[in-house]
Amino acid sequence: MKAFRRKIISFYRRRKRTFPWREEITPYRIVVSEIMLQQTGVERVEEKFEPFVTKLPDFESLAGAPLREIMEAWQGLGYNRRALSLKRLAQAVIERYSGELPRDRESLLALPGVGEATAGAIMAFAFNVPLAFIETNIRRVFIHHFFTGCQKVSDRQIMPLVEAALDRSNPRDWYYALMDYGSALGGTANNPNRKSSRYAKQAPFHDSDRKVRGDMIRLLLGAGSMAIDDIIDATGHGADRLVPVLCAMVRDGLVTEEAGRYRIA
DNA sequence: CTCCGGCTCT
DNA sequence: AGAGCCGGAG
Repeated sequence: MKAFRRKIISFYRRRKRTFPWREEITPYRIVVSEIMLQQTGVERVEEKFEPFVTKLPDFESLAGAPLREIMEAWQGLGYNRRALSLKRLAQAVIERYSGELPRDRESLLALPGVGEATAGAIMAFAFNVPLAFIETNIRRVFIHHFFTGCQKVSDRQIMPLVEAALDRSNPRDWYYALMDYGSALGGTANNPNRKSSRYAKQAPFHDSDRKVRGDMIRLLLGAGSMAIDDIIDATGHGADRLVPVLCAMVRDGLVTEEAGRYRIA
């Protein structure tokens, strides 16, 4: 474990990455960056982050902003439900905690869009409090170093090692270092995460519901509100294809319907 | 065409 | 436990 830690630290000294959310650290900036980073690569988050927090600089402005405004700032990041989660998270922080992000794992987990990985990252990066957690970069590092030649490695197997390696006096820098190292491993031809039990081949994107939903968000952001037949004309999708997807988006709270017209909620 | 990513709901 | 959710890069 000592050699492992030395390896990570030495890599970090040479190759540490700088990001806007590492340069100026506030709980709000950490929350926004972590939600963005959940399913989006850092390159794209880097472009969107500053414009987003400039337009919506704190929990209060985010909680009060119309969803359409938040979605406009979110465009290009994908998985638009996260933008809605982020607004609901901000509302919860205002209502439950009078605008101050709570500093404990349980309260963070109770916020919309926050699971184990995000709660652990927020505790480390916003508050420098040590919790063991696993996300994709961390998973890569541990599989690469400890599970060479293994297949179907589960997070349950990895977690005790994360726990043992954790620098409890400075978890923020330790996790920066782990993630920078893991990210570098990801760039190599053989991604260690293919040896994770979570690895799965994904369905094609073309003609998926995911694509239709993305098209719909873009269309409605541009148009304001639209009747169903105009949506059918504009997208070229038939009603059979469109209506179930649109219903799901209404159910998710992304879209609302009023007098036969649909718009961003 | 294949690839990446954590949370939510079932 | 497993499926669904996005957009951009290779």
